[in-house]
Amino acid sequence: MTINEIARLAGVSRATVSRYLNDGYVSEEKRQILQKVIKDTGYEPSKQAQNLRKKTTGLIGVIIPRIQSESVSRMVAGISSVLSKEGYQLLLANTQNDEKEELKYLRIFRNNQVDGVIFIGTIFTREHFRLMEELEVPLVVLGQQIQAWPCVYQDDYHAAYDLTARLLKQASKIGYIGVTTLDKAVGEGRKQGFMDAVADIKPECQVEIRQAAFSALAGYDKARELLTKEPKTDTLFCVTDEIAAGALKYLHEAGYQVPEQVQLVGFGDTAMGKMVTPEISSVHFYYKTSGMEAAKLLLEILQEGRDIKKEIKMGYRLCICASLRAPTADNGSRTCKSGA
Amino acid sequence: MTINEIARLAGVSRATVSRYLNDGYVSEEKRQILQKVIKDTGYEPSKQAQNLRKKTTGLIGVIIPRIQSESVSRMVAGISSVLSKEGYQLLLANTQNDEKEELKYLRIFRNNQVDGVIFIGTIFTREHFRLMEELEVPLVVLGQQIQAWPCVYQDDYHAAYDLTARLLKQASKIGYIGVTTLDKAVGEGRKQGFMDAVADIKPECQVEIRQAAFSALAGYDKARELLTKEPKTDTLFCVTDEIAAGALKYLHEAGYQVPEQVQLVGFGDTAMGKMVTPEISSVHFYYKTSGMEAAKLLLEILQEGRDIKKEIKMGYRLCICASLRAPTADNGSRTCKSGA
DNA sequence: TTGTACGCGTTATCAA
DNA sequence: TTGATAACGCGTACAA
Repeated sequence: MTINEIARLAGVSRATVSRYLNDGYVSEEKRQILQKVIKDTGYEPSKQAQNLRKKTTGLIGVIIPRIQSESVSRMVAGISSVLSKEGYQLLLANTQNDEKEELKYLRIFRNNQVDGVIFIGTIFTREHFRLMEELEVPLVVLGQQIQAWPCVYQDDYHAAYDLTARLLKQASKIGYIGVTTLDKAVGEGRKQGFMDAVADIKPECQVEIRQAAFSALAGYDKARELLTKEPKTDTLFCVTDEIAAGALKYLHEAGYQVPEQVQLVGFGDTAMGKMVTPEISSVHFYYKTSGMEAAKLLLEILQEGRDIKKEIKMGYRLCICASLRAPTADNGSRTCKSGA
Repeated sequence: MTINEIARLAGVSRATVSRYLNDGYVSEEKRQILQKVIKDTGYEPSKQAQNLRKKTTGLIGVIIPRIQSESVSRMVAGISSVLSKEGYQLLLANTQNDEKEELKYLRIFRNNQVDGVIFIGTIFTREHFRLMEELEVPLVVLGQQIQAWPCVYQDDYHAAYDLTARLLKQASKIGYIGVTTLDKAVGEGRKQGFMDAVADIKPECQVEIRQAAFSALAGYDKARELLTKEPKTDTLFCVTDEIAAGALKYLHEAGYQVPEQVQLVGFGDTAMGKMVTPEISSVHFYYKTSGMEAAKLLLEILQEGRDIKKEIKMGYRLCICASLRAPTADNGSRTCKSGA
C-alpha cells in the first residue's frame, strides 16, 4: 500500500494525499474520502521514504556500557519516558564495557541513521572525542562531566565527600574498595571525594585501598583480602551497593558485627542494598531523573537547531541506615527509603 | 557527500561507484581511483536511501515490559550479543508493562521500519494477536509459550513443580505469594506447577495464597499480611527472588528463624537472592541464553525467508541454598552459585 | 484548493 | 566493463 494507490482509490492526486497526511490543507469533501480510504486500507506512510525525504529518522541512539546495571536501566527508563512522548524511539547500543564497541557505534551513528545520540560513557579517549566531534548529529553525555560537551551527571565527588565526612565521626581505620575499570565518575570522582574528606577532616585516619570489579562477588573477595590483611579495620567504604553487599556477606561469614565492629557504606541506593541486613547506608542518585534531563537537553538542542553547551549536575541524598554506627552525640541516624 | 559527488570526483558514473561498493564488479584501474576518493572524502552511503531501495533497515525491534528487571536485561544482553554480530541493531521499545504501549509499538513496527521483532510479552489479548498477524515482518515471542508462534520460553511449570516437590518434604502449611499482573508464565505457569505438585504429592498440605506486585516491597507487605493471618506457616513460596527477599526481610523483623521456623524459595537465581542471609533457594533460568536463542531463531526465519513455527523450551536448574530445611533423610542440600 | 513535476541517494536493469 | 535510466515512496515548490 503506497501513497499512489491511496491517491488512485480516492480519485485524487498523491500530492493531495500527502497534504492530507501533513499540513491538512485539503477540502472537506476530499478529506472525507481520504479518511475512509486510509482507514479501510490501513495505509501507513513508509518511514523509509519519509526518512530519505526529510533527512530525519525519529531515532535517538543510546550507547550504554551494560544493560544489566541497575543505574543504567534507571537512566534508560528516564530517557525512554521523555523521548517516546515526543515520538522518538531508542536505538539501543549495548557495548558491554568494550571500548571498541563504543567507537564502533559512534561510527555507525556518525552519518544519518539517528537524529541524536545520548552517550552513557565511562572513559573518554582521544578517539572518542575525535568521533564525537565528527558526529553530524547532536550528542549529550550522560553520567560523566565532560568539558565543552552538553552533559548530565551525578555529583560523585561531593556525594563521596559528604558520606565520608559522616563516616569519619566513627572511624579510625578505613578500608576503601574502588573499581578496576577506568570509569571516571565512579573511579575518580568518588575516590577523590573520599580522599579529600579524609585529608580535610581526619588526616590521621588510616586508609587501605583495594580495587574490585562491578559485582557483589568481587566485593566479597576484596573484603576478605582487605580484612585478612587489616583485621582491625572498623569501616568499609565501597563505591557501589553491589560491592558493599558482597563485602557485607563476607563480614557476616567472618563473624564481624555490623556496624558495631565494622560499619560500611555503598553507593546507588539500590534495592539490593536495602534487602540485606543491616540495610546498607548509601547515596541516592537521581538516575531516572538524570536520564530524563539528558533527553530533554537533547530535545532542546534538536529544536533550537544549535549546540547548547549546558552542563547539568544532579543532586544526591545521603541514605543513612543501620549499617553505620551512630555519631557520638550530635545528629542521630535517620532511616531512609529507596526511591526512583 | 553523496554517491553523485564521488562519481564526479572519480570521473566515473554513479553506477560504477555503486558497483564498487556492492558487487565489486569494477576494473582494477577504476577500483584504485574509487578507493582513494572514498577514503579521502570519508564518504559513507546513506542508510536512508539504502533502506528505501532495499526495503530493509538492519533494525530488529525488541519490545520489553520493563528494562529495570534483571531477567529482562539478561535476555536483552543475549539478544544483543547475537544480533550485533550479524550487523543488526536493536530498536528498543520499553512499554513499562502498559498494554497500550505494547500495541502501539506493534503498530509502529507493523509496516517496514524494522526487519523483525522480538516480543518479550506478558499477556496476549485478542488485539495483540491481531496486530501480530498483521505484522509484515517475522516475530519471535520470548518468555511465553504461544501456540502457533515461534517462541522461546522458560519451563515455568516444571520448575515450580520440582521446586515444590522439594519443599513438600518439609512443609505442612505453605504460604504462596504470586503476582497481581497477568503475566502468563509467571502468574499461571508457576502457580499451576505449584498447585499440581501439592495435589499430587501432599494434598493434605494447607495452602494460603496472596498476590503481590513485582517488587521486594510488595513481598514484604504480603509476607506480613500472610503471617499475621497464619502465624504457623512453615514455608513461603514466592514467585520471584525479589518478592522472596522482601518476605525474608519481614521474617527477620518479625523474629522468625529461617529456615528452621519458615523456609522460603524464590525464582530467577538473582544476585539479590544470593546476597541476603540465608541465601534464597531458587530456580536458575537461562535468561541470557534464551535471548540468544530467540535472536538465532529470528535470524533463521529471516534467512530462510519463511515462517518457522519452532518452539524452544529452555531448561532450568534448582538452586537449593540455606533458606530451605534439609529433607528428612535422603538427599542433602547442595550449595549453588549464581550464573548467567 | 488542486495537480504536475522534481528531487532525496541508492540500487537494478539494460543496452552499449 | 561501463553508463544512462528507471525505479523505491514520499514531500513540496510552483503553477493552475
